[in-house]
Amino acid sequence: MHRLLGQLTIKINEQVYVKDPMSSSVGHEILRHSVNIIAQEGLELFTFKKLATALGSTETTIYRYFHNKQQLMIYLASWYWSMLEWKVAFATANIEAPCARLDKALTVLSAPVSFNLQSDLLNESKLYDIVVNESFKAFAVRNLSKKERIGYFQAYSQLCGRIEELILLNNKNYKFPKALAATLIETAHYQTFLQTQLSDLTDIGKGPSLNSLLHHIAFKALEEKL
Amino acid sequence: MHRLLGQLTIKINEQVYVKDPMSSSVGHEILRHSVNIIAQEGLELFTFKKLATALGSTETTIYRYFHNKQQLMIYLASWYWSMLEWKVAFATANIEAPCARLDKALTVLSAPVSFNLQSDLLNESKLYDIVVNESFKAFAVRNLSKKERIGYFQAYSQLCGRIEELILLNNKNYKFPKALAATLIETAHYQTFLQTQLSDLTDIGKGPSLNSLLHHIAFKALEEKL
DNA sequence: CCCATAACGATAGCTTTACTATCATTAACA
DNA sequence: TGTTAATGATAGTAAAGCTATCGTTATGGG
Repeated sequence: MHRLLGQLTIKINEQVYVKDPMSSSVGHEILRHSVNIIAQEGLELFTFKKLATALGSTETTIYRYFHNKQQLMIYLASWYWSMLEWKVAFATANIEAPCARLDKALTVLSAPVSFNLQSDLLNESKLYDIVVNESFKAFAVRNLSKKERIGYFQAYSQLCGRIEELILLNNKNYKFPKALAATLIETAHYQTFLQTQLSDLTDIGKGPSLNSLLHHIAFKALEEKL
Repeated sequence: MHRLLGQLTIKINEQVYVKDPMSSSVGHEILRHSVNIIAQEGLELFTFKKLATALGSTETTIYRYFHNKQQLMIYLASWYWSMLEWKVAFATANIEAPCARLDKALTVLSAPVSFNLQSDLLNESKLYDIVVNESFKAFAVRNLSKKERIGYFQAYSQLCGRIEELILLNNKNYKFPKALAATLIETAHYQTFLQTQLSDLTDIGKGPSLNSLLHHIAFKALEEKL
């Protein structure tokens, strides 16, 4: 499985780049260094000039791949969501029982980095940090057209859709499948954010695990009325 | 009650401004116009220069009140969270039954604008839009000291704390009171965001109400084991 | 009525960021 | 060898973000 997944390349929606960074070695380097810099300094302090210097290249080259740093951040986030979707898919493959399937999916959401796929191209651990701490800053959707917005959120939507399916598999009459899916995904990330940034606002890390929280919310919500 | 609340002024943590905007009429105008501009154009396009022009004033004056636009945004968000806390407090006052108290609180979270307090100073409806759509962009916490961070999030923390209390009142042995509180608050806002920006990702607005979702998540989670 | 002080307005300027334009160089390859 | 695509190098513009300085106004105490 490790071998197989190592060859898997994630296809990112075309609206999230100017020129596909997967199509060249410079593109690969752009992604790799971006993750490092953003993980270290945050999205505000990250500039194309810094990235260019780290690359031994120039701003001009980077602008050939991405319109601006927000788009690059969205690319990274898209890549992350797609990867997460794959991890959910693989973790739930060949499992029959609906509750076991959902349970596995939630375990992936709770600690996505521990399920290793292709580790060479992008540092998944740093990418996870970025998405948890920085990605919402790029969700500055206000100035995007609806079309662009859909492009940007495609990967995220697909992950939501997959969780939604698992929810409906457990309770086909459930009234809030989409909302619960989004809540579980967001909670997984937000609670991680709180744990590191505002630890007084969460119980996670002081005994209860994130996984137990997600499991609890999901399965309590899905219980049929008695 | 309307009269009483009209006189209530919300005290904002000192770390969220340079000079208290509540202390002068120019300060009031700054807040009022900020809300209008941010609601209309978003936080990215909002600049102190624009604000100054709208005020018939200058950048210099605004810098005397706030270090930068992020701080101003945080001020507005703090104001919002404090207001929400008050609304929760008033909505649950003099109610005995724990479940009725929590229920009332969730109703406030679902539609905070419909509970009117002081409407003159800040346009609450616009402020709500801003917090839902823009505030997370100011949560660029990375470059803040822990001290500043605590200042910024004080109002938010207090609201979380109040919800947490209501949760424990319903089930004193509950394992995730903080996490559930944060989840309910975030879900209330995130689902509103989805409803307007990415409506395919939520059920809210297509039958089920936000209030019913929050109610469902909370009370299912709080059910004692059978 | 005058003076001290605080608040505000006006102007200028600096630095950095974000982005564009233009042209030179290299590598691949037919 | 000549063409093309990708990249590098250099330069420059516009705006944002922020600071400094100084003049003006208003206010209230003496």
